[in-house]
Amino acid sequence: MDRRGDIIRGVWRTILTRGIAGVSVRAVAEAAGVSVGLVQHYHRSKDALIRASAAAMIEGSAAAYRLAGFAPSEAVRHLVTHAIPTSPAARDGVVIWHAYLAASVADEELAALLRAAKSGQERELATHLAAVVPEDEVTHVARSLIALADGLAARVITGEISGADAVQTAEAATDAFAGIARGRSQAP
Amino acid sequence: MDRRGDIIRGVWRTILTRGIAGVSVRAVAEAAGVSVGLVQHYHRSKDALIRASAAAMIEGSAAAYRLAGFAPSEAVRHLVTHAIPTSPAARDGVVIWHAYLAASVADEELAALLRAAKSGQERELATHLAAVVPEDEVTHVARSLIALADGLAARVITGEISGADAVQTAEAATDAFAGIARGRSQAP
DNA sequence: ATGGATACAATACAATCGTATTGCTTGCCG
DNA sequence: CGGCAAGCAATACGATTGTATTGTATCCAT
Repeated sequence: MDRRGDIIRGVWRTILTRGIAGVSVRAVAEAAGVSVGLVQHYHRSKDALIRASAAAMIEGSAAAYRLAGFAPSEAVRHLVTHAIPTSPAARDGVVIWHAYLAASVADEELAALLRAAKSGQERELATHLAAVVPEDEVTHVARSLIALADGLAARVITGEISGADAVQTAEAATDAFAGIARGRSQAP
Repeated sequence: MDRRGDIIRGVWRTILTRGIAGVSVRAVAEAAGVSVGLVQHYHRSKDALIRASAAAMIEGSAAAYRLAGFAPSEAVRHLVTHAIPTSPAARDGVVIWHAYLAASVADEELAALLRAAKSGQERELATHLAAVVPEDEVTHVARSLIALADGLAARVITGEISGADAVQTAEAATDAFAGIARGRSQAP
């Protein structure tokens, strides 16, 4: 009986069905199958509840990444394409992330959480990129690739392009940047 | 006395100060300096109000772009970097855009609006890119550049990186893609 | 066993929500 | 001049909101 987790998952489900504006303590309680009182027991306010759910999501995907134990080359690929949803289930994560982003304009504490998560992701990518890109370009390339993936992900969730298309674009870009870095040695 | 416009701007101001979840008919009316009744007079429901404000924003930036009348080379630069806020005022536009994106999960009609706007932007960039990129890569490069800019913009609004840094990254990427397309003729 | 913490539910409350209704003013068309 | 449409404000409605309060179980340490 992981009520704490149920509540967090309730927040996510509510975001997905009613949008961030539709998240209320009652809606979350119902989605989680618990009472309003219990939600309050674990989270002192609605804002705190949302922040906790964001923190849980960030921690969850960091843990999944560590668990996977990627080889260096796979790590780069994973870090770039991971943000892009190729299945309905993965789509959810991106939708939820954008909900937090929108909510962060009215919650500086939440904004700080998201900031830290993204720059952590960028640093992680940069360390793996160091093997294949000159040192003075690493930060720059890492930032570009993460941004590209995020931008593509945003268009996938609106249904504008497919996840597969987005991944293909992202992988081509990854090769392109790596190619440039290796002195354009990959011309056909 | 442009009350219609006042109301739309009221929506935007409310999004910026209270987030998309804080947008209520009353809050918008107050921000616009009009009565609740007048907001209802022009917009049959809150959802319709939000959609109208999104449509106004999309139309507004399209009109501004047409008015500017860029030369082809400037157009590419503008279309890529425009989404990236370099001033507090420009930041607002990106924040508002993300608010709409978050709201679109619970409003399919709004989602369609955003979809159409983004793919229009991509098509416009593609036509200007045709002069400098091989035909079979145009769509792909346009998509990558727009996605890159959007991803960078998202990180600017969280305060993680500066607008200037983001623009620099975006311009470097633009050159890189153009460079690749020209057969890597730009090596140092 | 007993006492205090923790887990959980129920309910009460004022505030705010979206929307419907009504009415007053203004301007234009006949 | 009269009438009708549009612009605009006020208010009333029940529903929903966030949160405080209060209660009862359940537990583990003393």
